[in-house]
Amino acid sequence: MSIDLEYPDGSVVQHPDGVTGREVAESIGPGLARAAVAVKVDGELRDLERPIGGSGSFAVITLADDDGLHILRHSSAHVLAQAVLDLYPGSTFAIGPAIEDGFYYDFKVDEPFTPEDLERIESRMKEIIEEDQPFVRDSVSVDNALEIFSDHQFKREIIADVDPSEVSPGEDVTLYRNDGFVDLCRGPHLPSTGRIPAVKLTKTSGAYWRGDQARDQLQRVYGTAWPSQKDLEEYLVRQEEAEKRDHRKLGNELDLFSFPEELGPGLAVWHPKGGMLRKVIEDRSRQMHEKYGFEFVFSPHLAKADLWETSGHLGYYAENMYPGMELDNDQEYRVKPMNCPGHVLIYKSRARSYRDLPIRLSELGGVYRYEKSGVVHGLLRSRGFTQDDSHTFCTEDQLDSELRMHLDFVVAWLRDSGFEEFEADLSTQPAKSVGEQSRWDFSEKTLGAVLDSSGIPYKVAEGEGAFYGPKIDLHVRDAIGRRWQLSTIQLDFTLPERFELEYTSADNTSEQPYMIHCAKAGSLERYMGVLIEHHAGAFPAWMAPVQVTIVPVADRHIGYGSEVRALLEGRGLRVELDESGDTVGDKIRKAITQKHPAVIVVGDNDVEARTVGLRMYGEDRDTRGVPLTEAVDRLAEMAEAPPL
RNA sequence: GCCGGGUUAGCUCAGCUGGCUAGAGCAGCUGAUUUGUAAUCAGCAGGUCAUCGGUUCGAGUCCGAUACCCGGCUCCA
Repeated sequence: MSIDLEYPDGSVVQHPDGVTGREVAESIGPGLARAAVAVKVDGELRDLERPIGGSGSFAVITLADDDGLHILRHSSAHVLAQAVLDLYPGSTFAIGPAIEDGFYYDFKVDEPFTPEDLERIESRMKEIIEEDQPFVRDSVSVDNALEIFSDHQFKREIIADVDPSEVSPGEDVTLYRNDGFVDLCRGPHLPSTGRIPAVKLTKTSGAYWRGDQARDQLQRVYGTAWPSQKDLEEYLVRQEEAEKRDHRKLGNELDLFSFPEELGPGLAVWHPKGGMLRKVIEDRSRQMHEKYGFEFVFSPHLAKADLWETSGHLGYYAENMYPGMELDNDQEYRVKPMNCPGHVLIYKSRARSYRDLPIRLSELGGVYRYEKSGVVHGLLRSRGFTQDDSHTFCTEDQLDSELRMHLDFVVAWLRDSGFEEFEADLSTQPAKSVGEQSRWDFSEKTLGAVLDSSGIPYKVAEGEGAFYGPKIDLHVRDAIGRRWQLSTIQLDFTLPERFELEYTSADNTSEQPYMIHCAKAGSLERYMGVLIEHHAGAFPAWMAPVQVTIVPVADRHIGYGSEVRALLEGRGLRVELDESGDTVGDKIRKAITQKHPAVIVVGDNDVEARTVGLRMYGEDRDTRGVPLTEAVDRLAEMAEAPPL
């Protein structure tokens, strides 16, 4: 008896039945066998020591593979649990998966972990790794497993929840043992604990059992694990990089905005530099909306509670709305969390004909949402923000072209801001939904077709749509690879129904329009937060609040500096002239620290020859003696926004 | 909302186990310096140690509450 294994290079090699992954790896080469942590047979990962079940595709997994990293981190989580159970008698453990860049494990302990605990646990983990304990796979019956984990309530709950139809007979529950430690686990694992090259615990936090607020609050320990100490260090450097980009830190350093305690959590004030950035973004938004055929409307920040009753917000969204205020004749008013009802009322302000459609209404609308106290996070999650919102009303026939236009628009918008990588989610009808089925079907089909022809990679998120309609969400990757959800294009079947929107068709019948919500940036404030992090505060010149700083070498050059400034301002540039008594080096340093795109230095030679010294952000050398007219042209070109 | 950590000058941070008038750098102000590409020198000023309450002979330091911030969880129709 023998089996045929197809290697990644396409060759097919015969092996005896019952051969293990390790034996196959050894047959290929001793180096590979040493690096191997698991094997993948027909897409299924298996421990190295397990016999390979049968013929099929075969690959050796090492720590260089994503699968290998996942196994490394999963095994690290086991060692973490082992260390905690060792050090804290009476503690019990819940779940501990591998996550991006690391792993975590949830525990129930008497006292929450302190930073010192973390050090203790990490030391114990290193001892376990030092001892190089083999991970041994085992499988037992459900009853047997319940017995083994008699002291561990969460494990028992997991076992009890296992769907018997999903496990093959005789392998009811798989376990992994190393030394005295045993955990419930599907595997696979590293051959032994000694195969963890670099591990570090990073933080602790609270977490609910099964993510349910009503259940036990557990202590979560996060860690990270890498194929080498060097990889770990690089990861830590990357973390530091990300910290340096933190928009809250840069917002303060570049004097863009602040969150004064007096205002209340999640409420920002924009300082002049941030205000200029906002103005640039808002102007751009309005130009783009105009280009794509949107009209501008305005709606108030307050409206009668009845309106929110009709729209359904008080039914579905009240938790996130500020409490009502009683005004004239006990009339209750609410602060708006969304712009849609206002725009709907504009649609309803007169009878509409099919000839009027599509109607595209847009507004940079300020909204207020009551975010729970623990979730506010700088500009990325605040309680007051501005949506670059639009609502489009159209006929069924127009839906395809409207959706195409909306998608083109958001992609152009994101590209102009400096994002290059996009991914989309197409979220479809959830289990509980409202609206006619035919509308759901038609809209989902249309959204899919629009995405297909856009060339944007996307995945279908089955059942992830809102109850009122399917949607496309657009994600971007930032400069350091993080994924942000920004734009959204959503169909809404409930508002036209609730507000009884209609138009008269060519056949003189009354029809309900399709309604498309679309936010390009989402929240402008959040968008600016993301931009700050993406560009690390060094904005593209067209966005930068200050585009050029002029540094006179000595006071006698201020006159010429003013002349240069006037020329640049005449070309629409935002310019600062540094008239302080600081040294040239200091003035340049200040401009660079503030990440201004260009610095101009003017001294005696320049006044004489009508030239300037030019230094661009990010370049550590300067060009002297650039003719003034040429410099002005170059800077004006630099500061040009992308073509509309 | 929940768990944990934090809050000392405008900013970044020292301040040991409770013990004289709470320190530094940067920023600010004043003066000198007039400088050619990432920090000129000197002086001055600046803090109810988040707030309120408690323990103590004595609290920045210990305890409690509140506010706000941070990391997660939950939430984000």
